[in-house]
Amino acid sequence: MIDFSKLKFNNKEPIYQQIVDFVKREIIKKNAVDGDELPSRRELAFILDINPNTVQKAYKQMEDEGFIKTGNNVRSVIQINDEIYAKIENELTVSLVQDFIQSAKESALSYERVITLLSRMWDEDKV
Amino acid sequence: MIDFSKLKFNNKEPIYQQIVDFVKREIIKKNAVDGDELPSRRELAFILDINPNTVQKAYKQMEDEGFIKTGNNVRSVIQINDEIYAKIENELTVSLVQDFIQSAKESALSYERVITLLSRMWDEDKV
DNA sequence: AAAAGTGTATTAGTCATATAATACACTTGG
DNA sequence: CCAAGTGTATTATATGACTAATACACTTTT
Repeated sequence: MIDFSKLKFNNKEPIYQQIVDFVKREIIKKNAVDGDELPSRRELAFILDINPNTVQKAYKQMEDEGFIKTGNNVRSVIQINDEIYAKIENELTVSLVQDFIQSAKESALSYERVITLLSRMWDEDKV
Repeated sequence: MIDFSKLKFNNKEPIYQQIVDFVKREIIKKNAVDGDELPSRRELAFILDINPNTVQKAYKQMEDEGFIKTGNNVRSVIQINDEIYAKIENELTVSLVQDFIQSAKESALSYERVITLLSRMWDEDKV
């Protein structure tokens, strides 16, 4: 069971999007596996202190992206195969790095500079 | 003189914000230096095919952030000192790396994995 | 059967963004 | 001088994203 109490919202992205991303990361971390049950819409809304429709929007998107399945009057369930898993992992790693590289290049950052900054900043706890 | 024709909008961020970011990157790349003149509000609006008020909003923010100066009935001018320059550079480099590190950690990416991905993907032209 | 808990749908309201249309005060160039 | 070009300000409108409030149909449980 995913522990949604660990989910803290920022105000940069839509709430429903942060929920989707959180579940994806839990999947990648193996904190959520195939068959795991998600809280009901109303239940999660209560836990996160948000509107049930916001949760519904998140669940709907996860359903559309294909990694949860919702039966009739049954709580949604994580449903992933190798393909979906690979797609999510790619999104959270390769695409993340790709976007970063693009941004860095737009700011004319050199590869060496990036590596230097990364090695220096990775273990700083202020991040 | 900054070549605004190179500025292509995406639809993820507000237009006025993309203008501000574009100017900042031009400053970091030394394509824009202290004293350089910006187009007038109406002129840039025509160049970018957007509303003059949107340009005004961008210019107003750059003025507030302190790296352009607008006299009376005179076109705005880039005005940067070492402090401002460092602030912008920090924003476009250190903060960029910081955000990336945070995202990577949230996805449980290891430092080694990140370095590997970076070295492999940096020179790929599809980015 | 009734109550409670599901997912779902509809409608409304709020907010940021973008655009539009003007208006004003000021400087500059002819 | 005066027309044209500056920056600036105000008001209005439209749109999309997001959230909220409510209602509905269905199943399960008591």
